[in-house]
Amino acid sequence: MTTAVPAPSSRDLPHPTPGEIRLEGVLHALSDPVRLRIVRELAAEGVPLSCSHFDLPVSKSTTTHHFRVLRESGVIRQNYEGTAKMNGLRRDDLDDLFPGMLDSLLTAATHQAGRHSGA
Amino acid sequence: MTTAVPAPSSRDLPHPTPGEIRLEGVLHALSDPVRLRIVRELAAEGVPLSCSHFDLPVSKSTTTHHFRVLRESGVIRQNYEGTAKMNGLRRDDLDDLFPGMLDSLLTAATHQAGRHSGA
DNA sequence: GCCGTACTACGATGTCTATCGTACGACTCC
DNA sequence: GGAGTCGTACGATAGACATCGTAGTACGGC
Repeated sequence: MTTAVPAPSSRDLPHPTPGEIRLEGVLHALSDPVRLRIVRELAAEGVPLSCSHFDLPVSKSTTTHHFRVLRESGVIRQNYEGTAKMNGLRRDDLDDLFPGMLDSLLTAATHQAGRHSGA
Repeated sequence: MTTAVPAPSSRDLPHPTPGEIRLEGVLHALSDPVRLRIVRELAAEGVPLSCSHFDLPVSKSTTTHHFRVLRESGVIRQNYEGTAKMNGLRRDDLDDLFPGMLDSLLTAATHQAGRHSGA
């Protein structure tokens, strides 16, 4: 009756349901360069990545903070896997809520990155 | 007796060039509910609107602030026309910089508004 | 059991920002 | 010119946020 859930790890993290995801929150989450970079990398890899995979120009505490903002805004899904915390883009949820938006944003980010580095 | 020609008012406003528009700035500008609402209304009307056209739940000073944020981030273009200050979406610039993004965002906003009011 | 790794929680801090009210400048109309 | 309308500038304020360091917790390997 109750949970036959294969809980590989007892630590659970709160995520917003699709209905709770707010566009403003998503945009705010993505308006920070560090977080935008995380999302771009996540999208580029296509698979969940551990926090430590990223080489960010901020401290560990700040990294935790940014990942939390992304999770609480509904952009990423986090779950523990041993000592590592895996981060995956909530692509399906976002695509369902805001069709095409994520791709447009990622394209825009890539486009802008090209403008600035490629000259 | 006013000049038939659109006399260029002496008051000029600084706008970022397309090259200066940053995606993060645009997203940040759009992450505020009041500003998102302004942009949606602007997009819906399709033509420049005066500041006073909007009935926003904030004071006049705050309204000015929000319009300035939108202008400085490159989302809207402002120019005086007599005592009125007209605000127009920089659709062409944004579409050129970030193809499809603005429409995706507007669609997303509409979609979300539907979710919340319609249910 | 112990230690190292991965990440978090907490507290502090400086900056940014959304908000307001009031005083002022620009323009139009009479 | 005077009055009214539209919007700005300035100063103040409270809350949010990005950042850090340190101490602590959970897990895996030895």
